[in-house]
Amino acid sequence: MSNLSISDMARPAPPSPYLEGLNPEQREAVEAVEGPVLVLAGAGTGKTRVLTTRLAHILATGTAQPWQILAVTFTNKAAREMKERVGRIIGEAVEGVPWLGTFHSISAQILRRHAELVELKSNFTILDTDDQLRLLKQIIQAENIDEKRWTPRHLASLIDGWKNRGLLPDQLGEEDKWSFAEGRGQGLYQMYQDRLKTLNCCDFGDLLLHTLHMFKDHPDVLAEYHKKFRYVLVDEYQDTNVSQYLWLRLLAQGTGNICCVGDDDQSIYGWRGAEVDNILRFEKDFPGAHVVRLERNYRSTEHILAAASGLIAANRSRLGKTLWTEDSGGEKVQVRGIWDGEAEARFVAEEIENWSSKGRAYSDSAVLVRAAWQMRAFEDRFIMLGLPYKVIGGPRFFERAEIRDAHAYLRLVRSPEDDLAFERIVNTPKRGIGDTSVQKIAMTARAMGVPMSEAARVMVTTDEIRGKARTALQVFLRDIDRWREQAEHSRLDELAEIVLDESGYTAMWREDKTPQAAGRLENLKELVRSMGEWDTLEAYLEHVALVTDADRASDDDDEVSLMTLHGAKGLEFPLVFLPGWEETVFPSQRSLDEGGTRSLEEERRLAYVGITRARERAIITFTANRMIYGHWQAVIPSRFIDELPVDHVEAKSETGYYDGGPGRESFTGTADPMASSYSSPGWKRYQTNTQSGRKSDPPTINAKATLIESGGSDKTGKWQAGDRVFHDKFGYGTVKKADGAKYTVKFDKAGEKKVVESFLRDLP
DNA sequence: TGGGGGCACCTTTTT
DNA sequence: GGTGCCCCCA
Repeated sequence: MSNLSISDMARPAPPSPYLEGLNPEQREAVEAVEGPVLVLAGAGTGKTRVLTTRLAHILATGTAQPWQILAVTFTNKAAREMKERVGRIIGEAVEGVPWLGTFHSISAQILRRHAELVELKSNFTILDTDDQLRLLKQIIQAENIDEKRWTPRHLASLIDGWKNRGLLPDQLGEEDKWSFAEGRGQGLYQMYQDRLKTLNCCDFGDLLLHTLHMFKDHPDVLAEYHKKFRYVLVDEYQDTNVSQYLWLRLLAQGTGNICCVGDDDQSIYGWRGAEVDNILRFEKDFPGAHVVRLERNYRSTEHILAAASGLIAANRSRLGKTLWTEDSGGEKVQVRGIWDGEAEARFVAEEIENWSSKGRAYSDSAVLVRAAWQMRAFEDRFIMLGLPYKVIGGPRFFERAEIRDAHAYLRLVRSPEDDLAFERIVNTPKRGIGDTSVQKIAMTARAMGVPMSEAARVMVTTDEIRGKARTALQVFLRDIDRWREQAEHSRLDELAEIVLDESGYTAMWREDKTPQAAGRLENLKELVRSMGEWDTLEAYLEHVALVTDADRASDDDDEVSLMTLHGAKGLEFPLVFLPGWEETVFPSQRSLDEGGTRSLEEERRLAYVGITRARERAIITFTANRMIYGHWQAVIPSRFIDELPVDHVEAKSETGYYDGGPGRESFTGTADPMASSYSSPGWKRYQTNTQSGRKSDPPTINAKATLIESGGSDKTGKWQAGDRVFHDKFGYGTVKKADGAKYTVKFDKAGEKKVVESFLRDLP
């Protein structure tokens, strides 16, 4: 890569048409190119636009060349979006920005060039969480530690935490050293790191940690990058952890031209090591920093913005911004108290149907929940109604067992020393090579200091493994060799297909008669298809290691989006539902138990992120009864509801919390949830009923049925057998028997033969 | 070696 | 409630 001469740098800036339409603050954020800059960009203030325009501006004015800019994002999606938008602004002239990517992908790029400096080979493998856990489990077992008391998962999260803070095993503080298995945490961490080196592997945390320490230990290499990166841009700065912060600081030391964009009010990844402090301290860390506040919101109505602002004002550790909009008026934020989770799902679905019947698109609406388990009730309801929806950020494609198995086969074909891959698939499908045999292979491999596949090769010639296992192992090794040869002259997707077929892996799922098997086969097909886009196995595996499939979601379909609040960051919808605003659910009790006030503030930021996703309409709901882990619990409204500014909220409750008893009286204004709940007769009644483990019936019967299609002859009068009806609670059904005002109806709901004996008709 | 039953667990998760 | 994991038994 060539360097830029001084004369290039001094070239005067040509006029920039792309600056048109920016407001004064946005423009300032774009044009303040030199020195440290912090852009505090509130929700909906055009953050992405500023970021991309800034990058384009630097390029278009000739201030720097594409390869001299380091632009870091957190997600691949954000990186891709930025690339596209920059390309659109400055046209085809620029062949992309090579150092635009996520912290992890850029670190991986850098690390592969200097792998030997951290005792790795440049073709190191990036481990996923699954591999990581299995490795830790092995280490814990080998150390004879009670793995029930000290779980691999626990150790993994500790190690993750240390890596997030940029700490190597020998840098742990006293407290950390003692935090696992009576002071063995440090030793285990060291063993894990050693093992990774032997296996030529990195976990996610290592990508940053190794790069960071490589820079620290090799100033000459760092200097090289100082020369290379003239401008540093960082997105979502509020979500950086210590290790990323140090990484950035080191790189920015060169020119001092670092621009961080973020919003302290939207920092929601504290539990992953993100430090809001990084953004709160920016001006101290980068003396002379220029701070630009983007406060004009282009997304939401006045009421929505005011409700969100009022809520977030309850947080103490924040820099403080005053968002405003010219979009005055609009609807107030709605708050609804509902009997239980089922009714809540019914309510939301009904609102969406109303919305749709006014000619609005399903894809304009989203349901944002605190935790993934809350999605089920909505999915059930949507499926029953045939309402189109998609779950965003659900079970991940690349984390599915069948995809990992397939990857393990390919990894082993690529590198015989990949023990983790070997262990994973040596007996998948079942070949009769059981745990005992695998243990033997592992022990021999350790003793000989060679990879397991090597050890296995030796062992099939000796008597250590006998009978069926031995033959199976021989066949397996021969297969691997054959595929490795095959890999030389096959396209990637062909190779994958051959390996999956010949290994019997596809057959294994074809013979599996469980309902999930079909989906797994489908996924494998999809995998083979997607591999057609890649030239080398290396490139493909790197891609899947660093990319999650959040980017795979298509947004063309007209579907309601269902996702967690975390998943909703950066998105916006005209209509947003925020269900489950109850103490213990949101704010999450667990989060509060662990992190106290800090966590409460983060939960509040999550609420803030939720409300600010809405453009036109935000609807918050809470229930009186919530099924949690199979138990009914009486719950009280979230404290966040009471923190919403009264003037911007319109509230109604049918649960009796606020109005003192069952009924439908509405309430307005705020109330102390504890006082009003506990003193309310309604509350007491529900609580008693709930304690027995079963909730009582709703205070009002909210279910009714309507005729939707006449199967009988009489279309206007009474229902006939064969008529199709829609019932508020049970969905679609068919009338089986009609006898005066009594009807027997069978409902369609899959797997259920629910019969409601009689109910009143409600015909239009 | 592998399948079935009992049992503990249960947030969020851009990489 | 439901899933994944472990242990025990055939």
